[in-house]
Amino acid sequence: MSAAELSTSMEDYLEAIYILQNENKSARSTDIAEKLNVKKSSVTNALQLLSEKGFINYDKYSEVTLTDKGLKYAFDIYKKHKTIKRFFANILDVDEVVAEDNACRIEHVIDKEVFDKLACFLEFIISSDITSVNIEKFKKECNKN
Amino acid sequence: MSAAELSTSMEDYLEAIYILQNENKSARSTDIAEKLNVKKSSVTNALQLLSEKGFINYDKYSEVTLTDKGLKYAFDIYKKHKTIKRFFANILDVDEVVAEDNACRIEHVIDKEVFDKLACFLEFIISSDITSVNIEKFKKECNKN
DNA sequence: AATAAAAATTATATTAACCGAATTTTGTGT
DNA sequence: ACACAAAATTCGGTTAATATAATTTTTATT
Repeated sequence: MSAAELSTSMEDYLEAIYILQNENKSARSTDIAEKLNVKKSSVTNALQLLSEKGFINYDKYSEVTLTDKGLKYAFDIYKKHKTIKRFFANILDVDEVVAEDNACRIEHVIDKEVFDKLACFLEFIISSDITSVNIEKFKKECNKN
Repeated sequence: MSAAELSTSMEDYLEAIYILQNENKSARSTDIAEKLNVKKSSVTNALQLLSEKGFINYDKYSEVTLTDKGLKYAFDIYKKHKTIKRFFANILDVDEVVAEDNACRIEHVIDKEVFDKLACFLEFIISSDITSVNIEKFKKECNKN
C-alpha cells in the first residue's frame, strides 16, 4: 500500500466519514455501514482503530469527528478519487459508473508523485485547445515545481 | 477487486510465474518467493490454490506450468503492468522505479474497460505528433470498436 | 417517565495471507 | 551409491478484515 499509514479498508472508512460529514454534518455508524456495504460491527471496529491512530475523535455511542490529521488524510484521498474519476470519464471517455468504481480502488494505491503528475496532466489538457494538446509542453510545465 | 477471479495476491503469484518462465523457462518456489518478497511456505500455499482453481499444473516437488487459462490470465495482468508503467513513465514523466511500483499495484484493480481505453490513449499519443495531440480525435477513434 | 424501537457495541468466529520451525524430498559431489 | 545440502512442503500460529448473534445504550413516542 505504497507505505501508507492506513490500509485500503481504513482509508475507505475515513473517506466515507469525510463525505458523510460534508453531506449531513454527521456520520453515523449506520450510514457508514450502508455506504461501504459492511456491517455496523465492522464500522465500530474501524472507528476504534482510526481513533487509536488519531484520525478521528471517537467516544462510544457519541458523535464521530475528524481530527486535523484525519481531515487532511481524508481530503487527500477524496481529491485523488475526484481527479482520477475525472481523468477516466472526461479524457478517456469511460462510462461514469465504471470511472467512479475504478477511481475508488486506484485512489488507495497511487503514490503522491504519480497522482500529482496525473492531476497536472489533466489540468493541462482541460486548459488546452482540445484539438491540439502539446505533450512536450506539459512535461516541461509539470516539472517546474 | 472488480469481481476478478483472483485476489491481488494470487495475481501477483501468477504474474511472477509467467515472468520467470519467460526468463528462465522454469519457475521455482525459491525464485517466486524471492521475486515477491514472501517466504517459500507462502508460495506453496499459493501454488495449491492456483492449482485448485485451474491456473497452473502443479504436483508436489515438481515443475510448475501455467494452464491455458493461467497463461491468458497472467498475460492480461502483465500487459496491464507494462502499459500502465509506460503511460506513467513516458507520458506523465514519472520516475521509472515509481512508475513500475505503481503499475504493480494498479494492474490489480483496474477494469478491462478502463485499461483498454488507457492503452488506446497511450498508443494514440505515441503515434501522434507530440506537440499537437488531438483529444477529440482520440475519443472518436477509441470508441470505434 | 416508561418503554419500545433504533442504533451502537461487544464477543466470538471465519477467511485470506502471511510467517517460522520442523520435516520431507530432491539432487549433487565424490 | 550415499551423505548432505538445497529446495519444497507441512503444521501451527498471527494479523487484518470481515461477519453473526447477543447485549447495551440512546432516542423517540405516548
